Amino acid sequence: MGSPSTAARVSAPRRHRAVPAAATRFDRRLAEILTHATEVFRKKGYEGASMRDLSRASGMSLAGLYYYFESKERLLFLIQKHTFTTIVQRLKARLEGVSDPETQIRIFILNHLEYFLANPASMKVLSHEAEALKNGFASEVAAIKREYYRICVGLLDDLKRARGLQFSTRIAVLSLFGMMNWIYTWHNSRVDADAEQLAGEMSDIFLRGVMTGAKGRR
Amino acid sequence: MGSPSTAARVSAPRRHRAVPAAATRFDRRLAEILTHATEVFRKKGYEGASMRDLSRASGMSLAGLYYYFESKERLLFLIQKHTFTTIVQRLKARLEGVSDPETQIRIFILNHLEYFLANPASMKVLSHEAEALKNGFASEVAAIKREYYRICVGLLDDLKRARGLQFSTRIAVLSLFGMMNWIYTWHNSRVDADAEQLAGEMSDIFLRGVMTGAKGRR
DNA sequence: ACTAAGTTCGAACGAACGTTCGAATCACTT
DNA sequence: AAGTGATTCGAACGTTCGTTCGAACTTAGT
Repeated sequence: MGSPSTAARVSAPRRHRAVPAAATRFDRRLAEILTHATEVFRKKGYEGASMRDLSRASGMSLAGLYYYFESKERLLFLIQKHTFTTIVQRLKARLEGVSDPETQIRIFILNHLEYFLANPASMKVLSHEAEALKNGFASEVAAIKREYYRICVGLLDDLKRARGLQFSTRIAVLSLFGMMNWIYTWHNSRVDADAEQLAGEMSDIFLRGVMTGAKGRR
Repeated sequence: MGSPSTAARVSAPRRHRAVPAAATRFDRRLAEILTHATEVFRKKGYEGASMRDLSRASGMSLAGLYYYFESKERLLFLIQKHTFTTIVQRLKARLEGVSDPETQIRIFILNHLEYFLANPASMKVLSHEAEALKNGFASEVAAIKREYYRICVGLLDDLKRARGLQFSTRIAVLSLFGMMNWIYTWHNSRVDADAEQLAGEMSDIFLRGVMTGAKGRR
């Protein structure tokens, strides 16, 4: 975690060392806090979690937290933005060089579920607290979400074209997101399969569902 | 709305007229409050909504609300229980006399989506606030959820048997629930199709997905 | 018209909320 | 060892929270 570090309070700690070795002390500590906060938000929800809960979980005083971010809302924003940015970035890397639409969609699903099961708290907070942010914070996350959505629409439209299929891309994409995101309500790592197998099963259901029957008329 | 009316405060108003004409004044007023509260919970979330918000929305004083229910948590419980009970009850009525597994599953999906789109606030509160209740309240709603889940598992197992299919029932059912319940995050009545058409498209994706390929080995 | 139960409300309770502030402590450089 | 900026914290701020209480009002049976 830890985006390139933005000013925290009135006097921003200067970021010396522009390139090398990655994180400053400030960024590392912020990332720790974000990790603990994510776990608390997962357990109690954004509204249900108090700053005192976050203080306890991260082992830092209530006032101390405000040295790292200026409000509870901005903290949620940092979590959501980092999570969403990372998943999109990994997806792009994985899609590079792949051209078959079906394979691309399988990669999309695998990427999503792998990240989901590797970071269940972050992904629950991203999925379940989607309406908690307001105004500027909300629209910045919404922009990433729209990009992610559009990528998936693109892949499905490619598939339709390549195979001459006919179905509503919108319904298909949103159904797929539903299948994938709902996982946070039921997945149990002691019972359920790992990401690869889960992605395989969901990909099978979805792709067969969308590719069987209903060829386009022309 | 309005379950058979349980005692509200210290001295329970007596329910005269055991059978006829349905609702007492108490029950009718409670149902009105529940409707307004559902809308507020939908908009602000359970934790985010204050009793003062509910008071404003229902046009009743803050103190007045407590004549009808003893806590905010019980209010959410009443909403979730009524919603879930109703949807299960309607499903059972619709499944009666139908024996073909595929048709039954299509009915299951149609019933779910029709209720979802006809009562979007109730269904969002049911889906999104599933973890908000504690202890006794939580387990009573969980029991209904389990029954609903088991019905769907039964239908899918019937389908598997009838067609000699092979897939994980658990993953299939939970994927289906994901597709259906995720709707509250995206459905826009000015853009999207009605319940019947939506149910048709989702049923097609899901049933083809689950019925195509992968016949069992024996 | 009287009564008794059903219904509503203003005002207040203590607790918990997010946030702020100035002082104390820490980690470095010199 | 002194000095400087980065980091941490106890204590408090004003606000809002869920809930309670007793008094008032309304409704309906007689």
